[in-house]
Parts: sequence; structure tokens; C-alpha cells
Amino acid sequence: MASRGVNKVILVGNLGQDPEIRYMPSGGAVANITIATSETWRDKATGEQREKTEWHRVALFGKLAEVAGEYLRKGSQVYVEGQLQTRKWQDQNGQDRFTTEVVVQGFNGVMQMLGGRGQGAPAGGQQQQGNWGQPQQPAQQNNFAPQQQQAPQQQAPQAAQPQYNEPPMDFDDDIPF
Amino acid sequence: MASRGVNKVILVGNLGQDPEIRYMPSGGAVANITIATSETWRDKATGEQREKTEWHRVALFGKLAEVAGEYLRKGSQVYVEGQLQTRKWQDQNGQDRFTTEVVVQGFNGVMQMLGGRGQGAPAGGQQQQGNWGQPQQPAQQNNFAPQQQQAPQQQAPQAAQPQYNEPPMDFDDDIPF
Amino acid sequence: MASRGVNKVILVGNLGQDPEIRYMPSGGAVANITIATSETWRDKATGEQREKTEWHRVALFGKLAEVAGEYLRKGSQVYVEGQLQTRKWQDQNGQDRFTTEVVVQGFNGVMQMLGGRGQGAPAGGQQQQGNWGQPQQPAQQNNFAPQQQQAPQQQAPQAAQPQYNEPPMDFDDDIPF
Amino acid sequence: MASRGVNKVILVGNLGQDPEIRYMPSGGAVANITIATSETWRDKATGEQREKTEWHRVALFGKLAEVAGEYLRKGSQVYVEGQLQTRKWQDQNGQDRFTTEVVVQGFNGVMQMLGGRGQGAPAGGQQQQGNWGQPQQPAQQNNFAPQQQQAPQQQAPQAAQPQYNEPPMDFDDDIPF
DNA sequence: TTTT
DNA sequence: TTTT
Repeated sequence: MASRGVNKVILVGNLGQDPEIRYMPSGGAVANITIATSETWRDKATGEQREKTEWHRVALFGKLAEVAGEYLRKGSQVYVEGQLQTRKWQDQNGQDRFTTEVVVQGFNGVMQMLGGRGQGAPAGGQQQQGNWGQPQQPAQQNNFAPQQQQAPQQQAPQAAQPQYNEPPMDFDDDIPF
Repeated sequence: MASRGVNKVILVGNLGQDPEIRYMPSGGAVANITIATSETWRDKATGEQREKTEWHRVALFGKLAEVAGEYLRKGSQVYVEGQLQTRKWQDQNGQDRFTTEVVVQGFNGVMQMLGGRGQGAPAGGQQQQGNWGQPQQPAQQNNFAPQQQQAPQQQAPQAAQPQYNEPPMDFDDDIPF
Repeated sequence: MASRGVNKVILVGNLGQDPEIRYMPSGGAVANITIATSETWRDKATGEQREKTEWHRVALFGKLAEVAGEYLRKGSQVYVEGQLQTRKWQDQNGQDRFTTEVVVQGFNGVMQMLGGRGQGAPAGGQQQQGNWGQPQQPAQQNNFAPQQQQAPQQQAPQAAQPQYNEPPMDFDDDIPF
Repeated sequence: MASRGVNKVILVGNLGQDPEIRYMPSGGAVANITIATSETWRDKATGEQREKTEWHRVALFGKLAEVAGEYLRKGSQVYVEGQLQTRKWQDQNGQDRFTTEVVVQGFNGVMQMLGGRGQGAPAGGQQQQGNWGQPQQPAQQNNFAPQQQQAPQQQAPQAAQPQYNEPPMDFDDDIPF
């Protein structure tokens, strides 16, 4: 995998609902989540406090999807880092439609649960420590060069290929996707 | 303006076409550009080199829009930093449609032309060196300043409110957003 | 203000100690905090779980400093976005020393407390839920607005000039700055 | 590898000098570069244009170091994404000193040369500024390609592959808008 | 020390 | 010095 340019999205927000987990034919997990970010400001004219919430559709793959499915819940606060991806699908009338998502995958992808113990309680169990990334050598200045190149690999094809061609999740009407 | 969460997009890529500049009733400029980022990889099955290009719809506002209109051209390489925004509109059948864009505005927004003198020639003239960050005409600059810098409190609402409620640029049907 | 290039740091981590608040001659607040980020990995040779913590020196200015002083505490989880800045100072022997910090200021700067009610209790009171991003007293909020939002042109110079010329916080000897 | 928190630095700037390449006992390459970012503003008091340049010390490892050594030169414009790291060393008096660097490595690390041929590096012609637009030894370049592409598990190297040596996207008919 |  |  080589990339030309930079395509990066960073979100910190709360889940609008529980993650939806699916499995691809390959067996790989996919987690769809929606993350809310919002801004508040005081309306100049009326002096009232106003708020606007932006909903982000996020798709996590592989190990990150599993972790999301296990530990994230509606309301969970999360940090995600991924890339923008627009995919095409057909609506019931056969018309082309497009959906833009934030795709989070091993390499380029990061998912960090925030808030500590207080939220995002694991589904009936304690959180497994730090295994979802892919074990590898730390950023130790002295020994990584060799190890950097050892494990990362299975991710790239995933990153470049179309992930899946299905219609978007169906949400409530007022959610913008 | 206060924000809850983080909503950030960083792109480095090349413009697919010249910017389209419009002006809002308020006089503020809006520039629509499309940025390509791409990834290449070798297909595991066929061994062929493959490439996938992602096109990003980006909307710049105010001063950044003016600079974009003046200096960016099809093929220009650019760094933009903005936020994801999905807006709703009605297609010709009255059906709700959604378009996701990267919105780049004064505060949270950054736009940096890359590559130096070689590209992004100013419209109808040679590009002035090192001046593209600030319009050459102070008058121009001052026209925008009130909205962007001297009255930034106006920025927050702009940032939070729907930027403009117009149908998306009319493009070909096969456009991925 | 115009910038050439991009200088951006994004950190999510926990405070090693309570913020240290100071005030500049101008009256502006400065908050110094240290943020820990860490990585864990399994040692290939020994098979043991290992961890490496990186400590970041962060300086917040103006309103963000005030908020930090009011709501952040040792252990608080926080998202900060700022820029790298290296400043020069003289040690007791008159030798030049350099300290690199993450500077977080109004414009380019972002500070978001994470984790909700569970942590970072406000000094001497219970933290209101979902309100920690904005002081409860509108008066407070308005007090800061003039400096940060209504007169942002004053921010740019601040951002570009050396923020303060003092020796770094004195920490324990083993702290990496 | 698992990380707690986020430690991310994004820089776009120009090299102050040619990269310095070293090799570790393991054989892995390390490239040290310095990147300048700057801000300009108008001094409120004097009305003069002022500029402040920030210099960043960046260390690239492994494949990215090799690419940097081969293609980057003094003046080259580059995008790097890495993490902050402070390391301890002893000066000639045996005193502890600390140096903070941006460490760029395979996974978390990104290095993208900017400007393409448009910016100055003509193909096999006179080099305008630096030579990084075109590989000096094509053989060398080809050495990397096979590894990157035939063994995708060696992703880190792939990430470091020369991006810019491919034909320009042709922005013609196949553009989705 | 870069760049404009 | 944090956190898990």
C-alpha cells in the first residue's frame, strides 16, 4: 500500500447508539457506529444559547470492530482516527446514492475508548488489555527498525479495496444518513 | 463558541478542477473544490498494481475561499484542515438527500497551498511570491477582515449554523456525493 | 496572522499532576500541565508485557488556561491540540538550554476535557454534568470572550511571539524536561 | 502494540538542510531532518511585518529514513506525521540533557514529499531545488518496490515507498465530477 | 538552517 | 507524576 496525499479524520465524541456488528464473508468483523460532535454558541440576534450536533457515520474493521462491539455502548465517548471514504449504492428505485463514512482500520485507524472506567462498560467482563492493536515493538528508538517491518501487513489490501457494498445502516429519519 | 468533542479532517491532495466561487447574500465568498487522495497497492491475486482514488468535496468560506479562488487551480496540491459536515437537501423528486463535505473556515479551518511557485498560478497573472496568504489588495483584505478576524464572534455561529442552505453544486449524476 | 507550513500536535492523555496556573503581566493566564501517553507491547524476547510512558509538557494560554485551572486535576483525561514550540533559556551556569513544549492557544489551540463527570472534579464543588466545557456562570464566560473571541487579532501576535521567557518548571530530576 | 492515549504530531514545512543518515547496529536506517514552520503577522505597535520560524527536529526510521535520505534535500517541502518523544542524554559535563523530537515510524509514521514535479524537480533535467522529485538511482528505487508490493505484510516499507514517482493522475474524463 |  |  502506498498513498498519495493524506486522508485523515479525527473525531472525539459520543456514540448515538450501540455498535452494530456484522461479519464479512472472510470472517472479518465490521462495526458501524455513529458519533456525535457538537458545537454551542450564543446567538447574536436573540442572545440565546444554541447547539448544533453533527453525526458521523464510522465503520471499524477487524480487531478494532471487535473491540468496539465488546466495549462501546450508546453514550460511550471515543476517539477515532480514520479516513474519509465515499461509497456508492443503489436505493430502492435503482438510483445511485452516495454515502460518506469514516473508515477506521488497523494501520491508519485508531480507536481509543475515553473516560476510563466510568463509561463504556465491557459487556459482562473486564476489559482485555491492549491486544487489539497488533503486538509489535514499541517506539523504542533503538530497536525498532527491524521490527517495524515485520507485522503490519494484512491490513493494507483491506485499506485499499472497497470494504463492502451494502446500503447504509437505516437510522431514524432525522439522522442525516 | 464552545465545542463538545472533536471534529477534524486533514487532507493533502490535488484539485480535480478549478475552484468554483460563489458569494452568499452576506457577501461572503464560498469556494467549492474537490481534492483527490489516492492509495496504490499490488493486488494479491493478480499481482497487478492497483489504485483507488478518493474524491473529497471541500467547501471553503470567507477569506480562505477568496485565496482559493485566486490561487488554486486544477491540479494544485493543497493542505486543508476542516470539519465534517453533512447537510440535507431535496432532489428533483423531493426526496431527502445528504451530502457530506469538509468545511474549512477561518478558525478551525486551514488552507495551505503546497509545492511553491510551480503550481497554482494566480488567475491571469504570475503568482506573487510569498504573498498568497494575504491578498495583495489591502482593501480586499479589509473587506473580509470584519467578518473573519475583527468580528470573530460572528465566526462561531457561522461555524455552527448551516453554512448555506442551497442544493449542492449540480454535478453529473455519477458524482460520489 | 499567516502561517507557512503546518505545526500541529494532538494529545490525548492524563495529567501527571494538578495544573500550575500563573498570570502574565498582561493579566493573561498560563496553565502548565503534563500529559502522559503510553504504549504497551509484549517483548518479543522475554514475552513480558512492557510499557513506555511519554510525558508531554503543555502550556495553555488565556481562556483555556483558566478552564484548565478550574476543571483539570491530576489524573484528568484530556484532549489537547496545539503547536510545538521550543524556547531557549539559561541554566544556572549560564549555559543555553532548550525546552520543547506544546503550546495551546485560542485559535490553533483546543482543549477538551474527557471522561465526563467521573474525573477532573472542579475545585471545591461537584462538577455539573455535561457542562464542564463552559463555565456555569455566563458572566465568567463573557469575561473571557473579549480577549479570545472579540479581539482575536490580538491572538495572532501572541501565537507568534515567544510566550514567556522563563526557565521551565522545575520538576524532579528524572523528568525529561 | 497498544497505546493509551494519543501522541500525534503533524508537520508541513521545509528542510533546513540535507538529511543526515545513519545506520543502527541492526542495520536499520535513521534519518535526522529539521523542518521549519513559520508564522507571519503584522506587529500591532510598529505596523511592521514580522515572522517567527520554528525549527523541528524529526527522526525517521527504517524505510522512511531510506526514502528521506534518497529523495529529500535541503529546502524540500514535506508532510510528516509522527509522535513526540523526549530522550535523555549526557552533555560533556555529565549533566542530563533532554531533547524532544518528532519520531516518524512505519506504523504511526507518515512521510509524504510535497510539491511533485510541478514544484521544481524536473525529470532528469536540471534540478530546480533539490533532487527529491526524481530518484537519483532508479535501481535503488526499484529495489524497494518489489518488497513493498510482493510481500504486503511488509507494510511499513510500503508506507515509505516513493509516492511521487508515478505518473500524474490524469484529471480528465474519469473524474467523478 | 528552510521557505515565500 | 497519570492511566489501565
